[in-house]
Amino acid sequence: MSAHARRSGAAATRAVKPAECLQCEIRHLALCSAVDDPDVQRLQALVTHVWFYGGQTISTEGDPSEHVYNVASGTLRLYKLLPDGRRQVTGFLYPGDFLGLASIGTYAYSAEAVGAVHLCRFRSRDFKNLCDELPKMNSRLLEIANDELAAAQEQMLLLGRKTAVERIASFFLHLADQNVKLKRSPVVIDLPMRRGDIADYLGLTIETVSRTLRRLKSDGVIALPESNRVVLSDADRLRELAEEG
Amino acid sequence: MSAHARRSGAAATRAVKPAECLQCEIRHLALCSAVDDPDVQRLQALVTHVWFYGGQTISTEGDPSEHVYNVASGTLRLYKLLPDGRRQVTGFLYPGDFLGLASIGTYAYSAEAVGAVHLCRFRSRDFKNLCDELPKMNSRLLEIANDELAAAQEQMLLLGRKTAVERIASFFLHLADQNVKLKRSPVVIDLPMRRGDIADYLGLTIETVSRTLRRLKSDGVIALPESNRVVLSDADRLRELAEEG
DNA sequence: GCGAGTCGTTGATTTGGATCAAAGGCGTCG
DNA sequence: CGACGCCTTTGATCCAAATCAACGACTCGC
Repeated sequence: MSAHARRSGAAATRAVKPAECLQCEIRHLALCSAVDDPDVQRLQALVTHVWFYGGQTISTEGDPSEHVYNVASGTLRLYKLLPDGRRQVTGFLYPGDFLGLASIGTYAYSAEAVGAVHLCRFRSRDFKNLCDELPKMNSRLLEIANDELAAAQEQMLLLGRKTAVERIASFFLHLADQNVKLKRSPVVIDLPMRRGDIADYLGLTIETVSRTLRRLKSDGVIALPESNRVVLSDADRLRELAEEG
Repeated sequence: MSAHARRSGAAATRAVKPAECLQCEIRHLALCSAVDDPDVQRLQALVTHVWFYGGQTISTEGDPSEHVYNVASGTLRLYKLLPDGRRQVTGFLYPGDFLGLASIGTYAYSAEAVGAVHLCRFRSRDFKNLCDELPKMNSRLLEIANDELAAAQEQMLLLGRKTAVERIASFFLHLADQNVKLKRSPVVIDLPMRRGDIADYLGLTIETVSRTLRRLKSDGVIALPESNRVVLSDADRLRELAEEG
């Protein structure tokens, strides 16, 4: 693809023949795990596969919500803005995650692709109708909402009461858990997002993130073989630093 | 009741003959608005009315969740603790609000009565069974979860990126909205919670809350006729200070 | 190869809110 | 009543993280 296309927000999607949902590798992680094979095929009938490049906007806070998505691959950042431009990243979505819980009305936050992402897209109305027919879908959605709520409360604790070191340590432990879920290494962690994303997620500045990483590195708690790869050399120490139960 | 009983955590509840659910004044605000009169009576068959005094614990983070509740009157604070005692109040519950969304497994946070409260209690299992029978209940729960999620994201923005004045201003506007919902004055606001609760909700200290109130007062934006009553003298200015869209 | 742009790091300085300290209200109870 | 305890306010000081300011590493297009 051209550099122009990469920057453009216009041609945001292109559809190609999807892999069958039944063979989907992350089905067990996603919403789709809620229903049996016949019903997955009903889902598949409604899906459009779309791809975005890094930096492209998937949805904007306040816009009417026309679609819901499953993340098939890549990472999304969700964020809210203040009128003067201050940004709070409210979360990152990884493969298997669902975007569009508050699917009635308007999006509560904006969503952007961190790097290249592949999404399974559904029209909100179709999706809603299907949910009404398949009660298991609704309970699964409730389950997802509850998980997100618990995560949000944990994040409030972090933002309201934790120090910079504790925030960074908690963040890495959270990423490690995420990696386990995706059957990746719990020790070597790729950071798809930029420093600014991490800062805006943890309620810090880029400089504080950078300095805190340096301290953790010089203390031998982590290693930074590349600027977007962390190795958790001493996970126990990291857990202590995160001040978690 | 004796002062002893007021302090004790032991005799936390007592049951008395409840008002009929069909006549409940806050039914339109609560979960119960989801179902028709016949089904409300099925709910009523499962309910136990319980009362708590200020400071009493309703549920504790990490404990198995045996009950879910509707707030009939009074205010609850929900909070999480760090091992060293730092506290983050993740939210307050007002009449009509539901406690126990993550009703499967363990409570994600602790809940305490701010003042005297009256709760409608259900056994989690009974409640779950009823939800499975009444699809409208499940969609209503999902709706509630979505609302809470949106509120949590708003709170993350506040905790991660707003200044002390902005936090206090946002908090008062939020209380004003709550008051409108409960058909109370949008201008004269009672604060059932202590300064410490407000501080732990907004990620500040008691002293900063107090000083910020003084500044808002001397700027003529609010009045404080009593220490737990605020009058929003200049709501427009308050909205500006809150930095909201 | 080279200038421009982006990102991350590092250093110097500032500052908003925390911490430390003390003194007023106000209700309770002996 | 008056002493005690609890909460809130206010003042003085401190500090963690923000801000301001360079600089180095990398990429991209020309």
